[in-house]
Amino acid sequence: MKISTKGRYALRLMTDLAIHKDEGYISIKSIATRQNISEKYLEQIIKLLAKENLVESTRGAQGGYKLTREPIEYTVGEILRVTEGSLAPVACLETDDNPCENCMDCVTLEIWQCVLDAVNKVVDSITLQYLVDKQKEKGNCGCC
Amino acid sequence: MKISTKGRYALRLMTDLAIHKDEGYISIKSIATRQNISEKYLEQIIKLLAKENLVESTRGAQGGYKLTREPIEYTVGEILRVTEGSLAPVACLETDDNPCENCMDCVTLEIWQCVLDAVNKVVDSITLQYLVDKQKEKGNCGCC
DNA sequence: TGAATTCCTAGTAATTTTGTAGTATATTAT
DNA sequence: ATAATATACTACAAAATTACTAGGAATTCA
Repeated sequence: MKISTKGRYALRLMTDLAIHKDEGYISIKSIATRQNISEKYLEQIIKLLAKENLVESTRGAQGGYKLTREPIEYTVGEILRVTEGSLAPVACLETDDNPCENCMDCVTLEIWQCVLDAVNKVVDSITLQYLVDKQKEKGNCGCC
Repeated sequence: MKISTKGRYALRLMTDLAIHKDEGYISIKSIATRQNISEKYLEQIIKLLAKENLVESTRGAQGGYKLTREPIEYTVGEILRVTEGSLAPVACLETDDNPCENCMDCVTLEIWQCVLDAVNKVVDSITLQYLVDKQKEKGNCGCC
């Protein structure tokens, strides 16, 4: 039941962009340096966020990325779902189409649905702005 | 954020033992056949449950496993934690000792703690007896 | 034009998950 | 006693996923 580095890096990445939101476009390189994360790996993660329009970009010199909305308009859940794929504990709950026709009527699916709902409820109640505010007080260890 | 087959198999395994709880010791072989799961893999999973005294065993002919308590006395959470290790979304929340001394004061740890609490609350509220009852009505697809 | 930067595709190393295989040990029925 | 049936234990291996790495094309700005 682990969150992968993708999701965790995405949170740090988005928080970093939020903190520097008034400095125009921010390059991957500068984020990678500040957050001590591989540039190339960050590039792949931010691509996922860009595809879903959570961030926008321009190329070339002075190019980079920036948020498309205000930090308070993002939830942690949204960021995690874009990068992790889904927070569902089983594949059957992943998308619209269920791979197994029986499991609609399955005992355990019901449990996993409750788990998913509970997780979503938590992460959807926390905004990116909250992360920014807390980060300024507390910092971020980088390991979780 | 997936539950592994270990956890899912463990739930089916325990439900199977609960359903056959009045038939003495149940062999891995018969469970494996009914549940269509590898015998040798089940053996490893049930070993985890035995180590924590969720089931007991005897060897030899007519041997096998049985529950140590009544089905209503087990929670799904307990079974999952024994087999999955922990339901924590990050390693920092895993055990007693935190690998990183900074993360006690870290923004995101707070989020992961809330997620963990929410997940535990759900799975700890469901008993094995509930699974048995529902299974008799609904069945189990085996895929989730 | 040249430096900086994203965009895109592919490959690869490391880790975790999901099993298999084989043998030793214990128990029961005959 | 012996044969059959099971668990107990250890080690190995295949498959899948995660976590990067590499290189070059396209774009933008000074």
